[in-house]
Amino acid sequence: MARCLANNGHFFVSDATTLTSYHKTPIFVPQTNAKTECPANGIDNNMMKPRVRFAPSPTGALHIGGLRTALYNYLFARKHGGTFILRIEDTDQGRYVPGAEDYIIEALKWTGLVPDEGVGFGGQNGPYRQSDRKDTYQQYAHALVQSGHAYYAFDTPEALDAQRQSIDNFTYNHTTRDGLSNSLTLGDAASQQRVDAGEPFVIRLKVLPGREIHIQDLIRGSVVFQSSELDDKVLLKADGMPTYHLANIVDDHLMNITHVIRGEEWLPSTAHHVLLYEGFGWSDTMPQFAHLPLIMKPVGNGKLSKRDGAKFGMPVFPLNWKGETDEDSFEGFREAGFLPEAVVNFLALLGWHPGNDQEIFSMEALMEAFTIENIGKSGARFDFEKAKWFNQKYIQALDTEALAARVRPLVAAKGYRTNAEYLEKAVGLMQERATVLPDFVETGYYLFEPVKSYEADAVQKKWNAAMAPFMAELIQVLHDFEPFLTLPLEEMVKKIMQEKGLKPGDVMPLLRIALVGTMKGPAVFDTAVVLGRDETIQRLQTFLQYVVDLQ
RNA sequence: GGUCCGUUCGUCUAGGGGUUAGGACACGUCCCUUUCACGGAUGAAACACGGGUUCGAUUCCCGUACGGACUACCA
Repeated sequence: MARCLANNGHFFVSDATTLTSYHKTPIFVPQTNAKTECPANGIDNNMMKPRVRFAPSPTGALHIGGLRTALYNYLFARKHGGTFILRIEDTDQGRYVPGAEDYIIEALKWTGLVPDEGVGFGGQNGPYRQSDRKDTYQQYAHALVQSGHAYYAFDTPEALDAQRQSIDNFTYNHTTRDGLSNSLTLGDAASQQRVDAGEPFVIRLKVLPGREIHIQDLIRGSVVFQSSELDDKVLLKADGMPTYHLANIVDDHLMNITHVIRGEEWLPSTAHHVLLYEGFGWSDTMPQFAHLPLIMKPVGNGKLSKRDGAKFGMPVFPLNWKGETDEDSFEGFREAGFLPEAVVNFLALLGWHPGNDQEIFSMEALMEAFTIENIGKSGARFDFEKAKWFNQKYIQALDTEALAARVRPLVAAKGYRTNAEYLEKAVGLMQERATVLPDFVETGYYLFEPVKSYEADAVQKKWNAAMAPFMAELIQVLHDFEPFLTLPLEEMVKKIMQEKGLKPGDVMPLLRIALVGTMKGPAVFDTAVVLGRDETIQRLQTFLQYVVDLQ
């Protein structure tokens, strides 16, 4: 079938010709008849560089599932030295949300998925914003009417709603279009008259019944649809804008897209898309399809939605999004303290596997390892615990200096004043204990400001009046103890301990509480060293005062 | 309802006609550590069901069940 030939034929068509010739004479591109085997993996050696696109709709924040789609497109392009394009699908004027486009671009940049072409990135195949291509779609839509693959329809949305109300399972298709108000029933002349008179109309795809439409999906294999089951999809809306179906085919063709990698939700309408390629005479250059499994809710029922973030207490967006209302505002992975490398790694493995046991992948490693064959078929639950694990891994693996640089903004936001040297030491102390960036200034706040409170249980359990002399002596010794380093400090404390007949279990917990207020945290003497002599003494004195007051 | 897609430990998944069904997250236990974490070891934990095909099916085929997506002048 022609589909299998898609990428082969595609590259031999001069699309520069396509673009220019279309303006002179309508549409139909000369076909090539290059025929080769259908490559199983969607790519073969003779093939020119793939061109893929990420085509989000600017209706709000970019969902994490969309980001994964972008990732897979990006990886596929990079792996094969191809081109990754960002196209903004803003054909629904009613759903346009200001700021969404910027958000999408920022999210892509944050995760390192920088497009080669697209809105905000330049390129020779623009414009890349569909609202800027309105005229193009109109011409193609009308041409499709001319060639008999589409028709004008005058039924209003209200009229169709009424049909749906009164007739069970009503659809606009080959069984119902004869009873509706369109150019097939009214005749060309009458229809043209209504169009010319400025009457609102849409253009619908004319789906002929009685044939099978075969799709060779790169992930799912062969999928077959019966054309009689398909409805006459609207291609051009009454406002003159195209629907997704028309716009994506026209643009993918004009932009020389070779592989359409998109969410599974598009699989059912792919049959229509194939029909459109046929209608335009572009079958030989039709891109190959790969329909990605969906990302599901943590509980399993249904695909992950934007509300699930609040519901399950986790981010489902890359960046914070400030909507009109709190309900419409969402936390991002970035703001939750995730490293973009970790988010990318996590997302890559949500629906794709490398074929071995490797879990940690840099972007470069992903580019190398990624293949469409290794994308799974079934939906994957969104596992926030796993996301945190990846983040922890990346925090641990990061060079402490580099990590400190990422923590610095959080420290500054808290109003803490530190120097680079101290920050790095403090970060180093907490590095193995952090899963997200805010842990450094929240769990580890005591490295930047005095202890706020002492764990009452621990104090009560470990403190007794006999400890006071020990603490007093320790404070005294500390004043001129040299060198103020982990091991010497430890030796010194042990010595005093022994002199007083105390055991580590009596002493260490108290020192810990005195220094950080809690029983958890980095090693006591390491903490003392980072805090420094003065602060250590200060905290011991404060604590001693606190327990004395308690008595 | 219709169309299409899917189904291996709780989760992400590897595997694939004959395996002790492997790894990772999470969980349990132990070690390291007088804390927490990291790290190490270890344990529990899965082929949805029913028919075929076959000497043999978790693997191939067909059903069923269950799950999901789509079914707009939204993408």
